[in-house]
This record gives sequence, C-alpha cells and structure tokens, in this order.
Amino acid sequence: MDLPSRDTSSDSIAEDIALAIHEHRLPPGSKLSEDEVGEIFGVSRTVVRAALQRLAHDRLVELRRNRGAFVAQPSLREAREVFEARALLEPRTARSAAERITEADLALLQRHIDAEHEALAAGQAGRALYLSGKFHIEIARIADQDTIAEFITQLVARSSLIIAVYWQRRGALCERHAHHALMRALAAHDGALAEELMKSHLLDLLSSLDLRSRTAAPSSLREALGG
Amino acid sequence: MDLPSRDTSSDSIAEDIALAIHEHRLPPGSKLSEDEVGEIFGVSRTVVRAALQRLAHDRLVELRRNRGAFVAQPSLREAREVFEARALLEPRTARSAAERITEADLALLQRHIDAEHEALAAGQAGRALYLSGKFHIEIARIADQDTIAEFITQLVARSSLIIAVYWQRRGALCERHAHHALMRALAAHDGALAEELMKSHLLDLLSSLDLRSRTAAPSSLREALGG
DNA sequence: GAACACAAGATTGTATACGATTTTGTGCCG
DNA sequence: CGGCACAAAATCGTATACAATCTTGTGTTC
Repeated sequence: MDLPSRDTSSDSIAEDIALAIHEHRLPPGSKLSEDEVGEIFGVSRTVVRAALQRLAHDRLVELRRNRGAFVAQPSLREAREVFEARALLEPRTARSAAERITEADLALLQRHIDAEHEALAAGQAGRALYLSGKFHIEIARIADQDTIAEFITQLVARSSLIIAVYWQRRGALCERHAHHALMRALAAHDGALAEELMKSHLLDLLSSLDLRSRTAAPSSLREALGG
Repeated sequence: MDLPSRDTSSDSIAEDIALAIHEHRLPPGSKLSEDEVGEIFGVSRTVVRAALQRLAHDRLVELRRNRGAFVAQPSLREAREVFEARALLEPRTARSAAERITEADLALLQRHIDAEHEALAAGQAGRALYLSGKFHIEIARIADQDTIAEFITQLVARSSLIIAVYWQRRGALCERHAHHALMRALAAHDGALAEELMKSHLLDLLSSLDLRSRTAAPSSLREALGG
C-alpha cells in the first residue's frame, strides 16, 4: 500500500498537512491538536510533533507554547515580503531555465498546465492553485538550482496561505495566460523574455491581493465575527 | 542560571550547536549522538531530537535514518548553489538597506566590524567568521526584510560550512576592505554602489574557495586519510 | 449583577521505556 | 588465510506516562 521506501512517517504527515493547507482545505487559523492529528494518521504524538515542528519551520503553522499548533495567518507585512523575495529569486531563475530547458522538461510543464486547467474545469480550485504553484517550482528545478528551488517551494506554500487570507475575488484566471506565455518563452529559449514575464506575473499576482487596511493580523475571531 | 524567559530548550540547544558549527568548533562530518548531546545539555533525547531536526531542516546537519546526525558536508554543487542564491538575494537587499539606513544602524554595523577585527586580532578566526556573517544578516535586517533576512541567515550558516570544507588558505582578509567599503556606500545612501559592492564581494568570496575536483562528496574518510 | 478567586479539565512539554535497524565483533567453513 | 554467517552491541524510531501550563467553568463576595 505504501510506496516502497517512504520517508519517515513524520515527513509523510507533514506533507499531507502541507498539501491540505496548500489546497485550502485547512483554512488559516485552524487548530491542529496533537492528539487529533495523531488519531487521524494512527501515530503517536511524538511523530505528530515532529511533523508540526517541520511545518512551523516552513512558516505554514504557528506553534504557540502550551497552546498548540495553528495554521498560520500571514500578516500583511509577511505577505509583501514573501512576494518581494519571490521577485528577487524567480525572474532570474526563469532566465536560467530558459537557457537549459529540454524537450522533456517542456512536455512535463505542458502536462502541469493541462492538469491545472482540468482541475479548474472540475471546480477543484484548491488543487488548481496547488498545481499552479508546482509550475513555479518546476521552473526552478529546470534551472538546475535545488537550493533556490527549495526556497521557492517554501515561498509558494506561504503564498498559498497569503492568497487564502488576502485574495480579493475578481478576475481569477489571469494565471492561464501568464503561465502559457511563460512556457512559450521557455520553449523559445528566450531567457530575457522569460525573466520579464515572470517578473510581471509576480507583480500581477501581488496586485490581485487586497493588501489594504486590516490593521491587525486577522485573528480567527475576526473571521468568525465577519459573517 | 538560565535567562529569564528563554525559548524552548530545543531552540536554545539548536542555536548552541549552530554557533559551534558556525565557528568551526564542530567540523563537517562530526557525529552528533543523541545520547551524547542530551547528556551535555542535561536534557532527554526528546528535546535533542527536536533540535537536530531543526538543524537538519537548515541543512547544517544531515540526518541518516538509524545512523544518526552528522554535521553536514556540503557538496560542490551545494556550495555553488548557495552562493548563487546569495547573489540573487543580497545585492538588491543591500541597495534597499542603503536607502533606509539610519545613524543607529550605522553605529551598530561599525560595532560589528570592530568586533570582527578584535576577534581576528585575538586569533579567534572562527568567531571572526561568525561576526562576518552577522554583518550580512544585519544588512537584510536594515533593509527591513525579515523573510529575506531569514533566508540569508540560513545561507550564511551554510556558507560557513562550505568555507570549512573548501577554503583554500591564501589571502584571508579581503573581508576587511569589502565590508568597510560596503559600509561607506551604505552611509552615503548610495544604493547602486552598495548593490555593486555586495555583488563583487560575494564573487570574491566564491572565488576564494577551491571548488575544483574533489569528485565525490568529501567523506570524513578522505579527511582522515589526508593527513 | 459584576468581578474576582479558585478548582477542574484539557493540552502541551519532557522523560523514560521498548522495539527496530544498523553496525560491528566473532567464529566457522572453504 | 580470506570470506561469509551469525550474534552481540549500539543507536535510532516510536509509543506511552507523568509533570507543567493554560483554559475554562463555578462559586463566593461585594
């Protein structure tokens, strides 16, 4: 049933939780009780704690001493900073990717985009968002930069949380064209264009968020009273 | 004996070990037995494991299943990638810092440089290296970019490991002039110059490493047989 | 009726115990 | 004498138990 040589169970659980957060099945602020999580996955609190600590290190969950673990609620400042970090890392990485990309890579990227469209068509917005993030990570992998890819992985996951908190419903699928145009630039080995497209794509993403006001960190209390 | 309201003990232990690695008191490849570390710090393996997992996440130690924790030995590839990541993050961050820096920040940076020189004069090369890294992190803090500062913190720590493995003894203190020149650019609020200086400083650092040959990852075996 | 004090409940922090896996030492066999 | 097999030791992986801390409910007092 399991894959042949799986990582430690805590890694597996951390990934499961991270995926749920990424796909917005676990909204920001959700409590992750150690007992509860342990019961769900059939393991003891020891391994759950390891998983939660890893997620806390990635800033996906917040650990409050003697209070428990909660899905993180990125602050306005953090939201800005995450996209500023991405703006430093991703455009130049896209340029490198364009210079190194192979036919196999292009095919893989195309499958990614197709899967994203399918998920969107099936109404699985969360999954589409997850795949959209994977697209960015894949570019870093194509650029053959594991270290940067890891940072981007982390930033993409945090971006997903930021979107969960600050997304202002409006034109939703500017994504489609952006990713498609980016892929064409990559296919043409046009590094300069790829860099420029990635840069503006990230700016578009940022500007589609509602980063005004909301003075304090949106506590779950605020969410509850908002309705 | 303890500080008033310390973090969890595992955080404190992780920092202690990270500092030891940073200052080259713990060479790459060192084994970090859970029992041994626990005895040294007077805690159980539970908290030691948490500390080691955090360090593993930062890539300072490598966790091998059923084998134990070892101080990481960065590969050639990782060495290159770390400095490429720094090259993407730090120059632009230095520019931002130059635009925002205050008198208080400048005084703090000056104290950093002074402490670095003192350590060097006192023959504490490891401590000087640590302070030199702090200088880079401080610049990110001045740029008011916590998220990027965190990444740089991680990259600086890994750089310290890389230096431990790949440093070729030669002119050692190009650092002094580089950091001083950088500080002058910051003081003059000359963002473009600061960016350029940081860029070439990182290139200098990289070129002072011996990244040739050593085909495989340098196992501790090789070290042992080298003498 | 409101505010405070205290106690019961729940949840996390840490230690210890046991099982699984790897390493290493020893002895037999070719 | 070299190589393999097996057993003992060491070390990590996980579960469980207890202590510390926080939350929350209740009763008393003003």
